[in-house]
Amino acid sequence: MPELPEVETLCRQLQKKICGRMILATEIYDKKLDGIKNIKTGRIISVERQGKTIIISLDHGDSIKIHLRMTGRLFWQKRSDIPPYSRLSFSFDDGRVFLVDPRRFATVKVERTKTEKVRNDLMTDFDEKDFLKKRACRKMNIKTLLMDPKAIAGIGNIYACEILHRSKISPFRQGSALSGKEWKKIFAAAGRILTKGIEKRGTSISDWRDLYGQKGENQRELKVYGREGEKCTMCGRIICRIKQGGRSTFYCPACQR
DNA sequence: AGAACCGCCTGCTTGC
DNA sequence: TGCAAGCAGGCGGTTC
Repeated sequence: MPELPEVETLCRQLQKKICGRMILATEIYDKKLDGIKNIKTGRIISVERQGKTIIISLDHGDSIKIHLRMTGRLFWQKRSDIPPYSRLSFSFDDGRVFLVDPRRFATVKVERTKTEKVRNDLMTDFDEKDFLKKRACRKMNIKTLLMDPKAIAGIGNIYACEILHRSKISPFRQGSALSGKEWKKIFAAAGRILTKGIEKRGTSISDWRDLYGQKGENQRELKVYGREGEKCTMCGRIICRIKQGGRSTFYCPACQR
């Protein structure tokens, strides 16, 4: 599933491919997305990422906000045929960008471009003081807290598990019970893991592919996610899988305290 | 206010 | 082999 590094990978590819160019037409193949059929054609002036949302800003002042959720993908294609599970396409003079999404969770919104800052994206703009004051004090377990998109944008299940393993912090700990030192460890681990994820062009553990259908390489870097029953690379104990808030958490019960 | 739970979706895996 | 049930989960919304 696309998380911050995957969306960043797509964003960089989109910047190269479509920034500065005209969207000639928009086609909608899924009734669920009919709400945006009044989208105006225009020239793309920027492609940015905010958390897991891709923001495509047009010269007439509207922005297209795409969230891929679970199985959404963006796919560049020169040919005119429509790939399976296509929900939407943007046409350019030499090809099209398709939103492909088997599960239909992806969302697309059109809004007037805003410049306000949210400041909850770890890799671009993060207000650490504000986070520690308003979010870190919650009683929610740290794993679920890391995945709260209002607290921190862009971290999903895979990277939350990896960050906690690298920080050696148990996923059961409450946010409010962590020391300042432990939070520092989490921020440092998050920075390294997300940077590595971007360098490796995302984690292709299930069906993630980039704009050109290429797999990422970061699945080889994963230490706990998807490794239930395998030995921990740090201590050799067996990695466990449990459920938190309805989602799988993978962790090492020996390393993570 | 915050924590917990629900609904949206459908391809894939598992069990009989 | 074939079919039904169960599972996967980001996140906005609802409920308590």
